[in-house]
Amino acid sequence: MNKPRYQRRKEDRPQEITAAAFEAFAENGYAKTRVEEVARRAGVSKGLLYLYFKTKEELFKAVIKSVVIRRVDALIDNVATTELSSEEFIRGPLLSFMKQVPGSPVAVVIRLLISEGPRHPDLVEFYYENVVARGLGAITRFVERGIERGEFRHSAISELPHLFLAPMMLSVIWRIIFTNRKLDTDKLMETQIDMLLTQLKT
Amino acid sequence: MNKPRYQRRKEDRPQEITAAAFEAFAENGYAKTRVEEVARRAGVSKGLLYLYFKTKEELFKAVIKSVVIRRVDALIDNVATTELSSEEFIRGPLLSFMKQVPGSPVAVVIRLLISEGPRHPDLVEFYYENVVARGLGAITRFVERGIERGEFRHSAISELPHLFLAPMMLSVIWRIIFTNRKLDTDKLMETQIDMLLTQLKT
Amino acid sequence: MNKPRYQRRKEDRPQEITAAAFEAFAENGYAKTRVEEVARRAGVSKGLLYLYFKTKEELFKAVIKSVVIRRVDALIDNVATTELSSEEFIRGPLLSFMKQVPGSPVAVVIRLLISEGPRHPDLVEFYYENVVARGLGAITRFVERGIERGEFRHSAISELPHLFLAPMMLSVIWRIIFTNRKLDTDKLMETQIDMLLTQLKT
Amino acid sequence: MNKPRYQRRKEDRPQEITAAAFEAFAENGYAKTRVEEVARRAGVSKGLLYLYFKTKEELFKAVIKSVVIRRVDALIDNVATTELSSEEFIRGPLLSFMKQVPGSPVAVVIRLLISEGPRHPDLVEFYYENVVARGLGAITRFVERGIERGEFRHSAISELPHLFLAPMMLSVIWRIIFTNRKLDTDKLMETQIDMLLTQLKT
DNA sequence: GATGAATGAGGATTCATTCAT
DNA sequence: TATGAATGAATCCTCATTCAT
Repeated sequence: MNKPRYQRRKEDRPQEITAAAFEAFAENGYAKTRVEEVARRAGVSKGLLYLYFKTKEELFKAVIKSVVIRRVDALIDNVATTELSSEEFIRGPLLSFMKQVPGSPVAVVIRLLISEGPRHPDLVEFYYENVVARGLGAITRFVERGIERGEFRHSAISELPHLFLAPMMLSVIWRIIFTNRKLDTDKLMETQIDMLLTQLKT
Repeated sequence: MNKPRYQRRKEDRPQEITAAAFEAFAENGYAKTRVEEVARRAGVSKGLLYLYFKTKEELFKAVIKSVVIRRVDALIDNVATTELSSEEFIRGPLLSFMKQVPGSPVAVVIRLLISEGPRHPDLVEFYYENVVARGLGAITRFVERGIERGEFRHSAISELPHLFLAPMMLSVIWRIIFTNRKLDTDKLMETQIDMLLTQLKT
Repeated sequence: MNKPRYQRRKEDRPQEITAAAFEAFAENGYAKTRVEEVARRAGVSKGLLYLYFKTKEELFKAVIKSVVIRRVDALIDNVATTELSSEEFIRGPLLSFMKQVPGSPVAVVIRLLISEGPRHPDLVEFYYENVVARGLGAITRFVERGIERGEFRHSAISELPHLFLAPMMLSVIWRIIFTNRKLDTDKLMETQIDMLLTQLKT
Repeated sequence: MNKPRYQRRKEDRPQEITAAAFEAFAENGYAKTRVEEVARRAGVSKGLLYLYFKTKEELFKAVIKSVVIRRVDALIDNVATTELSSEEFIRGPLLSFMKQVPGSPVAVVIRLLISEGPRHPDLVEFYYENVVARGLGAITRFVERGIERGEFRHSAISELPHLFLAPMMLSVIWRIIFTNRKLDTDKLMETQIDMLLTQLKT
């Protein structure tokens, strides 16, 4: 009578588990999350979880990687293929992307990397290569393209793409720590972009 | 010849223990630090540590507060009494202060708050009131003073003191996570300050 | 050849553990019994014990309740259904029951309640409701039935069923404290019963 | 201005400490009482306490002995020298003594002996010799004297002086365990005495 | 493949006892 | 003497990981 719960396919399992683990880690952090809790959220047994992930740490790494991989490619592709002018791209897709970061899984990953990164150099390396380097590279290339096209002039900024991301970073941290203190993170990022573009164009 | 098994130094113990705990937490984070390890570093027994701090959590809070309390007052006092012009102050003492933050205990505190803050609202509140609110307030007042004096014009920036701190924040996080990736954090902050002052003065 | 490292016996474990705990508590009392010792006696690991009982105190309560529940019902049922005269019942089943109490688990429970009861009001309440109140009630009803049937006359005794139990109680305490001092506890109880029946019948 | 606290004399110290320990043990039992708590109640330092009592156990034994020694002699002396008839003595001084036991330090001692006795055979022996044997002996001698004087007849009771004490014992236990359940312990003891005397005189 | 019962090393905390002052 | 800071063995409890079923 009670129809059997939808029979998940084997190949979905790892993703379901990392998704459950992501939620749990997001709520409680790595140390305070019990493997049993992850299994429960994923609707599988502890034993099965260990069939896919040898240790809690391996699960942790898989979580970070899965979030990272899913998120970054879209933006990067965008950069390469867009037909927008540099300013249009920066004010449009880039700004939009940054605005949603503080409320996205990326913010959680940042929190986890800050807590656990020092003990996982390989994970940090992975994150750097796949997210940070590519993100900074994309911004750099965009600025350079703007210069080549005569949209922007040379300036110290073109070698400090980090400045585009700094308010986003502050917003992420703010949201993590001060969950109940208001901060207009959108305004913050918009103002920074305005300022950077003013500098680049003057 | 026969050195005593221990010394009675009631006055100094709490500081010695929080100092040792700070080091240990800085290296390994809260969860991975064993109370015994803290005691060892402080050169005392586990039992003595529990004489001064009822639990590991209370020790943690004491560590955070002791770092915070010792650090902030200097800058804040400076703000109130300086005779420098707004620009001079910002380019001088404020910038200097910010430059040393990523390598200072404050960076460690930030890391710990990101990891453990969500489970310690009172600590977050304490940090907000004593550091963040005062720091942002000081910057705001400085900008306003500059406006009153005719040094600066009105701009969106005067309501977003966070923009002064954003590169510092990014630098802190960068150092925590990417210990072995170079980043010229001084340049980053200088450039941001340049940009902000340009905007404020134009 | 290679015997399994352990057996899965979910059904039996709780009983085995409470039985082992009963033995350990009987020998050493609550405070002096280590959880590890209970686990050892039960042939399980500490961890498993904590799977079934959240804390040592909960285990303690379970032990008390398990002993109590198993023991009392038999006598009480007997009271309700017996066809013996009041005197026959008192001299027969009731006396037999009382005689075996000092050497039974009930004596251990009494010892544990005396030691730990003051810190476990709920346990005391449970014991009162399930053992003491029912036991006293049964005796009272028996005496009243004797009066109704004309076997007994009215007397102060009919409102003090405790007098039937007093020598049993003294015997229990005697055995707990003076393990190596002889006392003819059977004779003690028989004599008391004789005396009470003489009074009731005269 | 604040006059120095009355300067206790050295010779009073041990008694003050055992008195404080008695209170603490009475409230919390042996295991749950901290030595520091005893010292605090006695108004001395832990160090000083250890000057008088080598260990917590030795303190415990001293407490038991001090209570016992102070209490028993009065009654025993009374027995030897009284000019009352046997019945008068039993209904008078003996009954009065028994009535106050459940609310007296002796009840506490009984509780402590039940909890800790099994691990302190010497203490049990001391208690048996000084209290139980003498108490039972006194009752026995009184009954025998009654028989010699023709007040009482021979009966099984004369060899079971415990029957005089059984309701007192039950009352003690009742008060320890069921602190908030009423029981007319006086009536209980009076009725038992009535019953015993009736048997002895008939 | 799945499950979750079972393990046991690890870590926080307590408290009787010692001993420098 | 007198103090109470300091010690460290003892013990409860947790949780990642294993493995019988």
